[in-house]
Amino acid sequence: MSEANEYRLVREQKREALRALGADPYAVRTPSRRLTGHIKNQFEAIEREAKAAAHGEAKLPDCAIAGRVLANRKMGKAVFVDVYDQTGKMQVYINAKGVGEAGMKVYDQIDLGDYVHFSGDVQRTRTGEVTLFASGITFLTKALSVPPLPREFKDEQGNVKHLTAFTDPELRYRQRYLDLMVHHDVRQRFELRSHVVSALRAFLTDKGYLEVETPMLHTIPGGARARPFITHHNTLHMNMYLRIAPELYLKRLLVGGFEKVFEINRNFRNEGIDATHNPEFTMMELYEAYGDYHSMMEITEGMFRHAARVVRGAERGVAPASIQDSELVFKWGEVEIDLGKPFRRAKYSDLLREHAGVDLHDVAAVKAKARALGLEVHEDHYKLADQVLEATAMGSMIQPTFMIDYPTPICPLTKSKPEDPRVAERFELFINGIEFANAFSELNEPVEQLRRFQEQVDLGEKTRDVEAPKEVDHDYVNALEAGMPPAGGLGVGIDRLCMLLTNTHSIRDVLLFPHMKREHSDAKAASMQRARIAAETLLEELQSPELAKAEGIKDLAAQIEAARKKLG
RNA sequence: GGAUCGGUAGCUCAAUGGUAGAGUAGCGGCCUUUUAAGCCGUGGGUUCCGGGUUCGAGUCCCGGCCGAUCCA
Repeated sequence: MSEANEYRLVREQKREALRALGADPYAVRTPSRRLTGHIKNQFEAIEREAKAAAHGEAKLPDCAIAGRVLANRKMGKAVFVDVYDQTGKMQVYINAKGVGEAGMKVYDQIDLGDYVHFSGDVQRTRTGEVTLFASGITFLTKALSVPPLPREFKDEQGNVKHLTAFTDPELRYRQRYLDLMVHHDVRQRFELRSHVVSALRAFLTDKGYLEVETPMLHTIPGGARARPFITHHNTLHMNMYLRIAPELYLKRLLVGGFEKVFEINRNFRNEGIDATHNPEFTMMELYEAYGDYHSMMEITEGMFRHAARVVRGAERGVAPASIQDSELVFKWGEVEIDLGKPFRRAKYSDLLREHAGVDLHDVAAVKAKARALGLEVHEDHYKLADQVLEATAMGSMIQPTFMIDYPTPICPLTKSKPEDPRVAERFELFINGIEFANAFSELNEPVEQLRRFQEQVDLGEKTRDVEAPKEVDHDYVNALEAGMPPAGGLGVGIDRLCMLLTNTHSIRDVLLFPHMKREHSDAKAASMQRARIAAETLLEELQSPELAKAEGIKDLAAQIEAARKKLG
């Protein structure tokens, strides 16, 4: 991309021409300016007051704007450019009478994509567009590459049409800066995402929850079933793991005396990438002392409704509080999701009976059904039942549904129901068949928790399950020994919530920078590079003082050194 | 992991196995209220990468890279 092409050469020449004119192509300071949207609002207010909305009748003097030039219409000795800032577009009229011959020379060096500051009076043109008539021009920043433009125009009938540009999804993800620059709706979507996250924060803070930050680097990954990313701390000589969930740390805070806490941040799971999975994703987790899964259902519903109201308000340009519950219907692809009505609650075992026709605890029936569905049958009864449920019932959960009361064996961190130890007080929220939230009455019995942890580790070792925990977090058990109050806990997938609220169907559309594979023309070279880095890490580790004097280490290090050299 | 589709000029796309083109953007010229401005002229290519078949490959075959969608 960086090789000198015709476009780049032209721009480099203009950059030098600017220097020759005494203008800095990468200006350090920007003269004062205002947002175009604010200027337009003020101008329109003046018009209303003067009852003048035609060309030349109203004037807002001495304005200044700065932004990126994304259109340049030359009309002989006069010129119109469109300048974009955060609030949108403003047209600027430039001629020698306004900016002088020297100003026109600066104008001549402007390419699409450059940043420029303009000052002057704001008036309507003959065609009715609010326009800044430039009397001053200050060059701010040269763009050396061409923005992939344009994308929108009006035809003769005044219909807005789209000229497609920069449509390759791969490039849009890899070069999101261009996608955002070119596609206004994409930028809006991410503004909306930011509003959603702020709204969730405000919602929880208002309810007395304290936002906290717990470690992203864990020494024992826990709190979820997932393969972690492994990383290495050099001076501590130890492996660390990017967290797969903040759960166990947040509950330690309940032990410490915090009663309502939440955290919104990234989790990392070393798994495949698809339309609903990114290796790092944003999770909101909250814990409430003296709560249980019932209180978690209440807060989940309230939170979803609040976020929905904020989005709807933003869409309509009105205060969220003025939005009625009945207005909270969101189109999501083929379906319409009603976030205004109370969420349905359905028992796990009832759904299994209804859609698969089997009793949850009937081992033979579940196995038979699994076989009939063509699932891979294994001995883990409740896991199998879960797969049967997933294969049969998900399609029925289009509208928001709390699936409640899971079988205890698949809920290692959840309290069982007092009246039935086989059933755990857990729910997952499903919308359109996709999991949005997961919550439970938190298990706080240290002995039972230790037993379940150990069972998970043992089972994982036996079945060589890569997602199973490899190690018991004894410190967490220790924390429970100090006493954790009864509590409800909840996790909400923020990316998925944003997908629903912005009517998008790939997680990549709500992530600013979704992860993509690096492009390699040579797969072998890429593998060699990875192997070399691994060898270097291992070598460094073998040189640690703890190992340096151990028997055979020197030979081993020598062999690895030789291997590393072979790898280039 | 499997199936299908895709990768050609800055962008959007064409091109029966036969000189890689168009629109737009760029560059030059005309035009002082245009807005997809207009008119005239003109330059621009590692056809994702590597092999093969062929007199000749963007096109056919094999391998690879990257992505999209669906499935598991």
